[in-house]
Amino acid sequence: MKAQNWPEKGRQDEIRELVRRRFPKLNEPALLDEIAAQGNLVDFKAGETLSEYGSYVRYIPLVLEGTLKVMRSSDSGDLFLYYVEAGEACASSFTCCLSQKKSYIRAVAEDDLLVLTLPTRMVDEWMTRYRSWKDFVMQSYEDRLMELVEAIDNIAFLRMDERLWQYLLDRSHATHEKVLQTTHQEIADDLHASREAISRLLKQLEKQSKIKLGRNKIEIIANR
Amino acid sequence: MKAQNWPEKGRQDEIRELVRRRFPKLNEPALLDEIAAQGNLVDFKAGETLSEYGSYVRYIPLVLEGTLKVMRSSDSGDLFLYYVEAGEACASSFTCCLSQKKSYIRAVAEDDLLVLTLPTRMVDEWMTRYRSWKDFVMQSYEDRLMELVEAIDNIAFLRMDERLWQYLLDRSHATHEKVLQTTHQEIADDLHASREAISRLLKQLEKQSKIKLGRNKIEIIANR
DNA sequence: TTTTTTTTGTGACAAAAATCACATGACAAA
DNA sequence: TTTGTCATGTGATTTTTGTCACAAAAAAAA
Repeated sequence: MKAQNWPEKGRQDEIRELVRRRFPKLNEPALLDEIAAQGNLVDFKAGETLSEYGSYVRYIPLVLEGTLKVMRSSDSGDLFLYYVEAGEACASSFTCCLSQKKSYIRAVAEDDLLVLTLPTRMVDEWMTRYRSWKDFVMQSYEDRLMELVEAIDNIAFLRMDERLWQYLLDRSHATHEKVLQTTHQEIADDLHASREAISRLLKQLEKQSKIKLGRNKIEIIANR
Repeated sequence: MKAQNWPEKGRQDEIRELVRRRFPKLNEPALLDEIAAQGNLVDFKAGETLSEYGSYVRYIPLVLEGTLKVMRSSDSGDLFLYYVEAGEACASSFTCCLSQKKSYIRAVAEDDLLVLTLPTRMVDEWMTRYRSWKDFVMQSYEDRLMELVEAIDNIAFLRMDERLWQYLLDRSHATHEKVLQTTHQEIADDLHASREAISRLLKQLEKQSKIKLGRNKIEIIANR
């Protein structure tokens, strides 16, 4: 994590330009002014943690570049939930910020990441003052509810081989990479399964010519 | 489902009184006026469906009396998600209403139910005009996100016997009944499990003196 | 009362996945 | 090159749950 250090004027212009490109719906000039004035650009390297389970959330992150991986983190273990891609925001951060609660999720940079962090109280204040912001927040909630329901579908209705294949496709899509750099153990953790089971199922997928396995990498060949 | 038929003045006073009692946080007089003017009181008998999977949602239901049972409904089957109790609203109805999408959940009256239905467009309009309404909507989203995450926890991290026990406790709590009137098949459907498995696990719970079984009924004895 | 339907109980067996116990392979550091 | 570490493969076994095939019990209907 590294806050970028611009001369003030250039920083604001940079933010404005990035938001215009990634969040075109936030198009009220006064809102853009406030965002540019209050926001901070922060870099995260792949693998860094933005929000740890049980910690407080002090800012709202809008994803400008890269992909954020959101996991449920509990005492019983971890579980991958969904990705937040460039142009989106994480609704559970709204929740945590607004109600000052501890985070019940873990957010990790899947790629190298550029996020715009906004102070907590602004989220709430802008809701009443800027229609496009209010719509954006509501849309974020809608998106997240939808993704959680999809996560539930996968866990409840699919067998592990299907979940695994879904996961690989998702991950490949989110990172825009045909070759995933990962280990079987990491996947097993994300799916809350045993490493051996995942290894065996990956072998199956390879036999079906859907993927090609290597050490620390999985190449996605088929696309469904 | 039956819309109540009052003389106009009495109807509005009734709504105002019910909202005051069940939703004390919605305390702006002008908002209460609008709610009383625009809202409709509707009764549902236990078991009736408020929102079917795939249908459009035309109003927002605030639960005044009784409990609403919310299920994920998909082609692969059903799955119980959570209860919406008196004094709460269903956030996915906000989502569906605002974005005019088909419902991805099924909502059924668990008890006899009294709900206040509000026209779709008001939800959005009041967000900017009434602070207490905006806070209420945000709180609803927060609650629902939380409940979905809990549902995910249960499905992903618990074995069926633990899920079953959780389910029985939840249901008993939601209905304020120590004796559940239900069949093993119904429970199996809610948990997306096989009837035989549920029957056997219920027998186990009975052996552990946590419940007492009867035909079409389950008495909850222990409380954790 | 019979008859029928609904609900529950149960045994045998199959499938999915976890667990345990290692073997083997690939790579990196000494 | 050797040694050590991390990643992967694999077999044997167990646990959990699903599936199938009925039997028995309870309630409802005729």
